[in-house]
Amino acid sequence: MKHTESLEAPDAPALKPGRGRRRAEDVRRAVLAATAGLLFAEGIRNVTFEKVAARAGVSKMTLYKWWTSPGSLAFEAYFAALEDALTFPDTGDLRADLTTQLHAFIALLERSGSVIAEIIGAAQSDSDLAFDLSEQYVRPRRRLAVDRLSIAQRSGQIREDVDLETLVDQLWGACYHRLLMPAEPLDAAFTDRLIANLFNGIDPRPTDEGSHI
Amino acid sequence: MKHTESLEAPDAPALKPGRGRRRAEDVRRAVLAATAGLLFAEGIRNVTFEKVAARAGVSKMTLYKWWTSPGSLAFEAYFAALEDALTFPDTGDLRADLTTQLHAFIALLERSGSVIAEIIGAAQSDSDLAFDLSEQYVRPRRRLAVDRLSIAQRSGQIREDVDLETLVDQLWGACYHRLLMPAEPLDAAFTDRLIANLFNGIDPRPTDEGSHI
Amino acid sequence: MKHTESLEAPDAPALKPGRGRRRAEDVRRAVLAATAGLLFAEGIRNVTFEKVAARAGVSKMTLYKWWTSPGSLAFEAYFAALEDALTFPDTGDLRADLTTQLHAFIALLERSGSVIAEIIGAAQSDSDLAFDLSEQYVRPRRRLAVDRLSIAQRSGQIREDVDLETLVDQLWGACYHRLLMPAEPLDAAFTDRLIANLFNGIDPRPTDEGSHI
Amino acid sequence: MKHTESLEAPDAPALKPGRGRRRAEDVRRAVLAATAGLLFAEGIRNVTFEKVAARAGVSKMTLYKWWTSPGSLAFEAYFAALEDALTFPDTGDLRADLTTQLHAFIALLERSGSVIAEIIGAAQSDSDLAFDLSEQYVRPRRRLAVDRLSIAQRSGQIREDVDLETLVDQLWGACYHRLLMPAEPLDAAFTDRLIANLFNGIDPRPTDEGSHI
DNA sequence: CCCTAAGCGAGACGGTACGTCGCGTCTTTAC
DNA sequence: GTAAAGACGCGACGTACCGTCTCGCTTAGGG
Repeated sequence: MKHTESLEAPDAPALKPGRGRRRAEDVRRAVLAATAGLLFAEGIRNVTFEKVAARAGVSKMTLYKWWTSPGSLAFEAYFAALEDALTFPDTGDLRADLTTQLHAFIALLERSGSVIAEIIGAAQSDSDLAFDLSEQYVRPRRRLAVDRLSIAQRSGQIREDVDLETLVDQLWGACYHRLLMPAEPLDAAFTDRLIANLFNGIDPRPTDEGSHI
Repeated sequence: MKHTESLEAPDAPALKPGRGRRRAEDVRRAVLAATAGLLFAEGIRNVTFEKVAARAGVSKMTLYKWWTSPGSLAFEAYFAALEDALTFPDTGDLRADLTTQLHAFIALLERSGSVIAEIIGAAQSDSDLAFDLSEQYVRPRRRLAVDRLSIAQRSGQIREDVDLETLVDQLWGACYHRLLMPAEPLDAAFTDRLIANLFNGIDPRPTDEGSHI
Repeated sequence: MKHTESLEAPDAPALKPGRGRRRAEDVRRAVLAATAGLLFAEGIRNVTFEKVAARAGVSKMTLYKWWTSPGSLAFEAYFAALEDALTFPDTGDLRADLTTQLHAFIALLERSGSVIAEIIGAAQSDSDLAFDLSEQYVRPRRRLAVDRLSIAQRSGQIREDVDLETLVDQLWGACYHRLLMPAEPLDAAFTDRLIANLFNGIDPRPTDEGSHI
Repeated sequence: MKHTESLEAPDAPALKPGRGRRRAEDVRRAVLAATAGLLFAEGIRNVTFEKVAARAGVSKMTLYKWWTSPGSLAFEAYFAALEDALTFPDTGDLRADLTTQLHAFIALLERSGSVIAEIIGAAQSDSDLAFDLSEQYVRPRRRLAVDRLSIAQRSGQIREDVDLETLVDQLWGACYHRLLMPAEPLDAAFTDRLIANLFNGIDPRPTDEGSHI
């Protein structure tokens, strides 16, 4: 999608109230539907402006006008289709909430992990997609997680000197690692071990207050 | 590369001693050199059989004969060019050795991180490349790490109940996360925090022996 | 142009006395100017409603309203720009007058022959343009010529049994032949030979009164 | 067609006996057949690389490789389809032979005049086609005619001072004029009048030996 | 020492996708 | 009210790459 439009408010016009004809919303929906169909059935390699145009009964020009690359289109279609609102629970017990959230995350990846993986993969050589992915997926989600962790830190459930951003990489990042570079199983038990390692530490003779830093 | 050939022994002929002309080793070298040139200069999207053939003065047929996809070719060329033997130090002090190794890893990523990222990205929708990547990159490196961690665990530097594979995802996996889904800086200080979090734990009131598991 | 408007009176409004009348004439001039610019600079292939609209600051709808095809528009713009009134002299001496007229014609073709050629060429597969061309160019000019020849025939300067329309094709038509299917030079000397051939005949032993017919 | 290949000898390879695969002759035939089909059924405007490729089951790249423009392709297909060898009779009687030839020419134009007209029209803004048309149609045919006229001139059937090239424009050129800029009928009687005007002259009081020149 | 078979260059070819341009229609808003 | 601005389907343009397929040159064995 063009960067002027946000994923969170896809109905927000963000168009100058100039004279010409307005963007047809049904066209947008048809495109996203066709794209999602291709994406889930045949993979992101087959999400091609040519095929989407043919399936949606839409002109290629229209696609080029509103989306910068097939990857960007696939990305937007993915979220329009799933609307995977990963809410973050807050029961007061951080460890329990993390467990809940990571289990839900694993469940999501089981359903559509390969599609997410393909989108992240495509972003590695599609800077437009990389931008969208960062702004509308990576950063918002990190923010949600850091916010929850921040509350826990303030209430004394996480040590003061722990960098919360780093923690995100050691929980969700570890999951993405197993998704993108598969070798070991990616399941709920794995996330439990991630949490345990961090809460308990791995050192049998814990030092006082991280003297190594 | 075709799976019948191993990366480790690229000079092994493995050809039936039939009559005809032998495989020209200089052809292979020219191809890998041309590929590496394209890969580092223009990204994996421009590593194309057509361009490689033109640059290396080689027929497309030859490429199809020896490599299954442009991605596989790029992958092989990357390692032929870098030969990035990430040795694992063993001074007896695990935490020091991990720090050393991760700092070296970060330094490597600073040089060629974008190329690695592109290769991993391409593997998400190229199963041939995914296979090669798994067999010749992901698994061997995990094995090296787990071996070193195993020694440490046996010598009492890691608690008995810690799963070492999980640890790999929380150290190197966290780095790959920042590489592939960039949002926060990926530097040596980050790896120090990764280590600290795991060695010290994040809980200000550590429980006894991971009662949550 | 739409057939309701005449070439001969391009300044005649012929517009309904509605409100926007004066403005419409501005638009027409801007369009014709932009079209002529494109036509002479880039050839008739680049006279496109899209480009004319952009250059003239005019909506495409306006163009479609007043002209049936880019070819028709180019045709009208050509004459609006040149106003090449080919007057026919009548000094009483037919042969001298024909020489004068054909020399002037050649001079005109030297200036804008390629544009005329392109317009005639386009008319071969644009029936709207073909209609306009016939009604507003071919037939009027033939009529002018035949009228002058008719006077000469009545005054005994052309044999009674000569078909004047045929003569037009052997004078001006021969010139168009060299314009449209170039092989030999198209110059004043050529037109002199055209005239001489017809006035003198080519037969060294002229028959009596065209017995072959 | 590319200028390296001649129309007269379409089977002449004219290809360097280099190493690669040879040009498939059946592909060429399929293309020309499909093109001719389109050309005669729908006009030259519908001879499009896209449609020809689809009809002939041929890749667009192949068309671009061997033909410079749709117009050039149409031109070659026209002659491959018609092979309209306009032979020039020589019975010794020039006037009779010209009549025979021009009647045959008119008959040809009745069949495929509109296609020829479209090709000549397209050549006005397609310099590649213009080149082919000149080299393989206009000039060879002028040469045939001039050759026949030359024989007649040497045998005393045409006055010494008559320029034969000019004569061509006044006979066949006049016919093309009526074809391309239609206003009066183009039939056998017209060609008879063309001949009569030139043989008899139009002047009721013929001057001695073209004194005007 | 030649003969034979494989390796390999060159490159034609059918596809599919790319990104752009023009046509003709339709809609919305501003002057 | 008219016409600008412009979205849109359609179809053609010309290019790039993919994967397959001949050719014919080159080069090593084996006879």
